[in-house]
Amino acid sequence: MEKAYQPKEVEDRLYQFWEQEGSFQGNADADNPPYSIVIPPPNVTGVLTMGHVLNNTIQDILARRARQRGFSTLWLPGTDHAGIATQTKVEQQLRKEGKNKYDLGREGFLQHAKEWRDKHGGIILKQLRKLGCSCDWERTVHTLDPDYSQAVLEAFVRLFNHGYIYRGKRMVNWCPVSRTALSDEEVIMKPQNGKLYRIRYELVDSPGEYLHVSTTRPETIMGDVALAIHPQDERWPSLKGRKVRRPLQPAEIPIIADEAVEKDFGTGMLKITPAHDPLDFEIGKRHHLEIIDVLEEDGTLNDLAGPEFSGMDRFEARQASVEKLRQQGDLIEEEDHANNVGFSERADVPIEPRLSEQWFLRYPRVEEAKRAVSEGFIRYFPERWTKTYLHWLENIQDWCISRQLWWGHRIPVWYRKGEPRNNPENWHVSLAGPEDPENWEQDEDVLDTWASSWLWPIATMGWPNPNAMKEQGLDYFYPTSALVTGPDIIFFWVARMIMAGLEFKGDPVDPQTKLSDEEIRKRIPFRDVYFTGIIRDSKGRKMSKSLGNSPDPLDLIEKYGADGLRYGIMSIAPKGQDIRFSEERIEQGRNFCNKLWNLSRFRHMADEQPHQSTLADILGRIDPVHLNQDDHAILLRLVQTLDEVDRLYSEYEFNSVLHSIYRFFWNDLCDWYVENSKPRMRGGQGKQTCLAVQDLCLRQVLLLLHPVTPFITEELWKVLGFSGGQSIQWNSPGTGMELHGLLQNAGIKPDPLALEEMLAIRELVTSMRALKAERNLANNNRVEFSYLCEDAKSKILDKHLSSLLSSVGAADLKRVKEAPVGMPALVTDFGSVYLDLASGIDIGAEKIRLNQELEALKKIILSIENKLSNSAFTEKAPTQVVEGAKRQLADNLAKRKETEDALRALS
RNA sequence: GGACGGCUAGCUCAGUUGGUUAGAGCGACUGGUUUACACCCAGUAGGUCACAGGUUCGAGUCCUGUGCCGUCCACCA
Repeated sequence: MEKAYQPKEVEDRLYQFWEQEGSFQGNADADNPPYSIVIPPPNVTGVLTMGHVLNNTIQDILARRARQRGFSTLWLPGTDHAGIATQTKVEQQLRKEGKNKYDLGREGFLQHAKEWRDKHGGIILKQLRKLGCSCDWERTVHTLDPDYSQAVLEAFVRLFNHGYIYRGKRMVNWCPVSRTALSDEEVIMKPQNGKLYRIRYELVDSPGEYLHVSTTRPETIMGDVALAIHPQDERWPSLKGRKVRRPLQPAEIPIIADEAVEKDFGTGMLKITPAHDPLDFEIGKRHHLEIIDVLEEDGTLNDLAGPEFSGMDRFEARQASVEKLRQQGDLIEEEDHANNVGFSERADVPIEPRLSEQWFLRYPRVEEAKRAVSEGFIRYFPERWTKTYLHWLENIQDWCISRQLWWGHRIPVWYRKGEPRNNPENWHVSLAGPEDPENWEQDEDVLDTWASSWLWPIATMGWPNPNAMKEQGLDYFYPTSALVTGPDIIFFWVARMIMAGLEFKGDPVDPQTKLSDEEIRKRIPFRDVYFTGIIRDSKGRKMSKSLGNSPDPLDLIEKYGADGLRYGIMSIAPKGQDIRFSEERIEQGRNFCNKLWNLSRFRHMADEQPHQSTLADILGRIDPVHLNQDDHAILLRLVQTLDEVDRLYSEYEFNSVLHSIYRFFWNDLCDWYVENSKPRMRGGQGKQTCLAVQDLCLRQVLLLLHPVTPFITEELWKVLGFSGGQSIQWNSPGTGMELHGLLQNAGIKPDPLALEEMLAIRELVTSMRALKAERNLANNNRVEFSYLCEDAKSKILDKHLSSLLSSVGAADLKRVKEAPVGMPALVTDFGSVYLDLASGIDIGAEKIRLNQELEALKKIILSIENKLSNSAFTEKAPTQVVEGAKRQLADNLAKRKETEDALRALS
């Protein structure tokens, strides 16, 4: 074996081995219980980020652990076509070539985009293999695959037939750069420092008299159709029904009263521009006002804005209109104003509220979706996200699902040629299209990407084709066991998947019929949802390409190994908390792997001939007669650790899982058990038993770690002969209870007292080491010690004497009857230990140190005495707490006496 | 404006229903090649648990309020 672990020699080889063995295949026909996860499909043209590393490592841990425990496991991978994002990229690239999408035409553009996708796409799936992800690659799905596309359209048609989908001219969020409508969820509110302009409007029937109105958007004044005041605003008793003159594109517009106007904001008077503001649109509808749309789809002003502004960009027009108003004397005031402006998530420009014909979805199964989570059929980890989820559902708005793009699933609606499109009688909605296509034209728009990915858990497994569903095991694997994703897409994706599952899985149910709880259980797409944190850099900033603070995971794999990266990232991922990334943690992951490698190497070297060591072999090699207290203690800790890890996994406490394994492996096994084993390993009766106990611990550690660090554990599994010809993947660490049972059957009965003894002995060893270290005595300087203690404790100490001497690096530890004179001392729970020094101790310094200890003890004693003399405490506190305090007082009193003795002995 | 999360050692974080003297890793410092590992070992220092009240025999933990950081939601022009 190499002196240090070399991940590169291992990782590709083992990954290939697993794939060749077909380890990752999810088989629906197995006799085992199912465990399934669908991957949150990454953007097909994306590359691996640290966020993906975190997310997919967690999924891999869950999948591998399930495989170990005998579940028939499917981790289903795939990619998303990412409508706007991909189309934007392709268009950008076309622009570099001096072309645009209209040059190519719809078909040509799609062809081009597909080629581009196939060339640049799918990189991320290769990167996931590098990370060790155990996806069933043969089942990789892309949202634009023919079968998947059929599912998306089928869902549309079904929803349409059930009356959930309608077409309407409504206010939508319009992105002038992508030139498409967006859903509310794709709009990000950003605080902006803008201006609030106060404009005057002249009263028509009273020239020279003006009303003042505040606005942040003077460029839309030409679209004003009214001014509005609050009906109860006593400041303007007689305004209603009168008219004012619009200062740009002059026209007479009425003054109306509407409840929606805030009396206390600005001047209390609102200009109404129904075409360019959602609130104004609503008010306009209530008052049957005209709609004057002065903006084009690219954000420039049109002829309705007047010749001076026509063709001007909206921001340019803002300046120009302010200038014009100023010249006319209509601009009264201009002040700085902070407000929130909606930005397009993708194009990062302010969106325009815009009136347009779009397809909308009234969400199906909203009530059931609430119940699914509030009743715990679906469990959220951390649980607090349920509140966010429910709040969104309470206030749910219809979903604008049409996008003015080409890259995506084209809406399966045809219109009769030459007839008005807004009349449903001229619509044809189906998968196959009309029988006389020459008389129809298909809707030009595509569906929102999320209107395809919300079907992910069912459409990746053959839905709605009954044969495909059977073949791909939908009924077997569904509901999937766990979903791992970021809370940022709880509305985009998680909530919608739940509603899609409830609506589409199983037999169709008409909209009026509510689903029973039993039916909800069957239809939900997943049982547990684990929300990861967001990975931030060491300064707490979000990782982003523009900041350049996002490390390339592949570089990290190159440097520290995939296992090191996985261990590192998982060890710093507290449940649901954001994660501060630091490369040092990844380095620690690598160091951990190396430690594991070296303990294995040590074990390997102890036996010249590596043998096959199945669990039964190992247990058979343990002779109960030769078990000492160390053995008992480590076996107990092993049993404890197995249980602890199980419990922590059930709560998705991954970093605690690692911490628990770390403590057992590093602190208990390496630092204590193996160190204490060294004398026994030199030979003698206990050797074989000792090695077998090591084997058992090491074997279980490998099994526990395998989900987290799959490569190194598989390699060591073979090197150490644990495999019995079988991959580690198919072996479970089992529970603590199971192991305990196996030990009992083998005649091994771990002594519960051994652990307590061990801990006390450890404390003693630490004190003795400290006595040496403080005097700069090298570890291997075999000095002598004396100790003072009670008989009972002396007995325990005798049992451990030899390993204790070797751990400390001591030549002897003699029991004495009274405090030896002139020696440095430390007082422990076990009694007082004295370091035997021939000469040269600094009596003054020793006195100072002991006096400090004494002071600390006195303080503690005082506080316990106060507590115990307080009758309220002794009466009200539980007896065990009071007893504990009494014992504590006795211990500390004893320590005080010994410290005083030690002090006296110094003088 | 509303909701949620965080504030514990220099840094990153544990601390499970209130109950011994608040822990770990990293970093710092001191010493160390004893038959695995310097990607290691041994040891030392380092904390008014954000702040102010309250409940309690007892509060890092529960309640109220405040501050700072972060996230999400929301039609004040």
